[in-house]
Amino acid sequence: MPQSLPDLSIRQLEYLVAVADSDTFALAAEQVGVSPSALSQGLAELERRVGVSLFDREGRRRVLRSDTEPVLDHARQVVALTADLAGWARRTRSGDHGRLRLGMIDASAVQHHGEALRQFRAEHPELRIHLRVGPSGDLLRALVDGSIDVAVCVEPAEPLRGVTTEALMTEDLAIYAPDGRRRPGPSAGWGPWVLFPRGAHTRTVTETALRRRGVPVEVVAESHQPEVLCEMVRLGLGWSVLPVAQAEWGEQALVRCEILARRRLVTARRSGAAPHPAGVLLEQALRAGSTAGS
Amino acid sequence: MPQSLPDLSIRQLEYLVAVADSDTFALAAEQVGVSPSALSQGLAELERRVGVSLFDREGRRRVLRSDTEPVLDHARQVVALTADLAGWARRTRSGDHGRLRLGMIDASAVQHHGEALRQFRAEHPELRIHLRVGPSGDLLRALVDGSIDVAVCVEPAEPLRGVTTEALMTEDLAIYAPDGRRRPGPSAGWGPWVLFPRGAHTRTVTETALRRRGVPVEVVAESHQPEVLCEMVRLGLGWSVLPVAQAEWGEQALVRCEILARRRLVTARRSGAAPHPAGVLLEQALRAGSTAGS
DNA sequence: AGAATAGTTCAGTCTTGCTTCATTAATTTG
DNA sequence: CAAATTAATGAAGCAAGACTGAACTATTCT
Repeated sequence: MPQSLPDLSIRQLEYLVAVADSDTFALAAEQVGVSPSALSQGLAELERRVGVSLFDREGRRRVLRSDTEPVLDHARQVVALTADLAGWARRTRSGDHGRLRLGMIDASAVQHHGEALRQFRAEHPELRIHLRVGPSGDLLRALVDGSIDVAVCVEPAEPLRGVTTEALMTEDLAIYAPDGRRRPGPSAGWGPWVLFPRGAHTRTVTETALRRRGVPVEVVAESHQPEVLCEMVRLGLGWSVLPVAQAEWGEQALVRCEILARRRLVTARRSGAAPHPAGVLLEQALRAGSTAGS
Repeated sequence: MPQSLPDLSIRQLEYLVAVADSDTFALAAEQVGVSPSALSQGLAELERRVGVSLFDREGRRRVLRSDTEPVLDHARQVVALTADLAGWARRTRSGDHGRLRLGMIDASAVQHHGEALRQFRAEHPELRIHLRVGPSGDLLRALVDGSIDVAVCVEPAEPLRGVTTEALMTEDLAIYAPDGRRRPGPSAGWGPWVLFPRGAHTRTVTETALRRRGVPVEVVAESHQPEVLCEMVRLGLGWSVLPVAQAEWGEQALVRCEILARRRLVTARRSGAAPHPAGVLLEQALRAGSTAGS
């Protein structure tokens, strides 16, 4: 095996192909967009590197020798491969292509970014999007273990190692009382509560806010599903704290008592990972299409 | 079509392959024989040119992203193709390969270079050699019209357009008398003559030399074949002037009277043509193996 | 012969790639 | 936990390479 390969450049191979396809060097030079001088020198360099002479003189012109087909074939092949690669890169860069594994919390997937997501899919039909909807904690775990590429979730209380986040939007969490009252009354009378499960990011935000107000937090039911929590409130099981976009969504919207707190939604990526091109585009789309926020 | 392709170099693609096949950049750098810094910068440049990020961070090391197979495949493919090309070039350069159409005058093919030619064939078994033996004039015509690549012939009286020659050897032409005498006697008594045909290069040399000595040149027989001329001398038909190597070759060698002149044998190529690699080697072999000369 | 054409060579400039040395950051060790 | 080690990157300097415009050579056209 020849230990070191000749360091041919795509440029030189393009020159060769151009010369093979053109009548004169000058035309070939124009075709590749350089001066005839550059073409001549480039081909001389190519010849030197391959180590085999490629041209015969014919009067004042130079013509490819008949026995250099192997070189010309090689040049055409490599140029074609490179064109393919360039196409792949362009598609990849534009996010039109490949696979994007996306994680979203339900509020994002449905209330806030459903429309933006639908539109993004329509604009990138060749992009295979795998959407996984779940609680923020699950999504972040999936992110760090590499099973999704980008996530939209509630901002973690403290920065998570291996994950970088970027603020996306802020949304209000409101108190909803079982009797549909508009004024919550003295906070001593609130509760009991129907909340997101222990460990859920929004549960943490909620509990912190309630405690700060001196409200005892007695929890009588838990669910990750806001619809379930809503229904429990309607059934009179207890009070709840929910994102307004979810609690007041659809036919059977709840009536809010009072804004209790806010939660921040962020986009999250693995720290080390190069940004997924389609992921970057999607984040932009989400920012542009966020329906609420502040 | 992407109008301008990224100007990737083989070097950069080798870097990528090396990195894919090594655990660390440092090992990969060693493998391709550059400093880690050069490798790092080269890969960064490659990334920039392709326009797609290729690596993820993993602690303090960088690893190829899973979705860059297309790039890696491209790199492997192009590197492999280039290795093939390098192999082809090496074979071509070494003359081990391809076709060489060779023209020789009979004295060269048989007396002077027969052995060298046999040996050259043995050393380059893959090289297809087409040998054409004929008078110098025929060979030179064949050379200019492209039907042979290189010729060994008598030096033309004046340089021939489109042909470049290089001296190979000089050989003596001697006078041979029909009665086998060693001393030619007064030149007025020489002849009549049995010579190469009009127009043959050696005929020209011979006639010029005889005329300079004031010898009348009466020709009674002609042939391109030296054996035929020898036989005519033996039969007493006339005197001849022949290359000593041919006249005194084999069983029935003639006895020379006197050296009359010399002729120069040359190797000849088309002026425009790039030197045929195998042809160059053969010329070297002939020079090394010339049995006579001065 | 003179003009036009194809290609090369040359000189100058700018870019690229490599090496060495220094630096950052993650990991291991005492 | 600080110090040492290791992986990779960054900066400065230098040599090689690539491009342009102009001068030049050789060939062809008129």
